[in-house]
Amino acid sequence: MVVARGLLGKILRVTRSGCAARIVETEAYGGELDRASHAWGGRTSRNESMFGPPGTAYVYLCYGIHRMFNVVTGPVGWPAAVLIRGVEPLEGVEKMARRRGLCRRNFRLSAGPGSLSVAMGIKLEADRCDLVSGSIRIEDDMVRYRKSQIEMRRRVGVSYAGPAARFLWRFSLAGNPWVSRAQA
DNA sequence: TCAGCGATTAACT
DNA sequence: GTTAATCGCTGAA
Repeated sequence: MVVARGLLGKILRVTRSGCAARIVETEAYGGELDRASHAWGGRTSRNESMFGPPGTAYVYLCYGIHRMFNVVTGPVGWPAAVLIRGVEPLEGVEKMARRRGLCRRNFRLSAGPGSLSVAMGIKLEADRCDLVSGSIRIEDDMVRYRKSQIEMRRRVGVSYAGPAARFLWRFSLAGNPWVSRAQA
């Protein structure tokens, strides 16, 4: 959870596609207590990488079409990850727009977990990738945000999770247009 | 081998 | 705000 907030403002760089973007929206998925997490119900081959060491990637294909990019945060054996839901394009914007087939100024270019993965060129092979020295990495440019600039909301698309669905584990930068459209 | 499912998205009322 | 589309992966037979 703390990590999720700390990831806001960090730079996500995909060396392979020559793209970089600032993370503006994240969502935390924490461990075995969180029914919304993929890890709920035990360890399977699908969420295996979620149990891995922190600082690695967990990429998962959802609905057969959308790739979700997560950052594993928990220690080995403890399944915790942060889903990147929105980024603000910094470099390689032309490529992103072309991949998405949209105008470069369109805010939908990289808002939303599925969309941003397409835009950034994140592929399933990136699963388990080392985010410090791998082809996809997180960079810290020392930008920090005040508490008042960070919004906390309920998570999206996990209403089936019962009580866990009410956790305020979704973080975003207030007023940033690249944050995916707000939902109740 | 096969039926079921989903951390979404886009289009429509 | 609501609803349908969509397809590779998961888990059990």
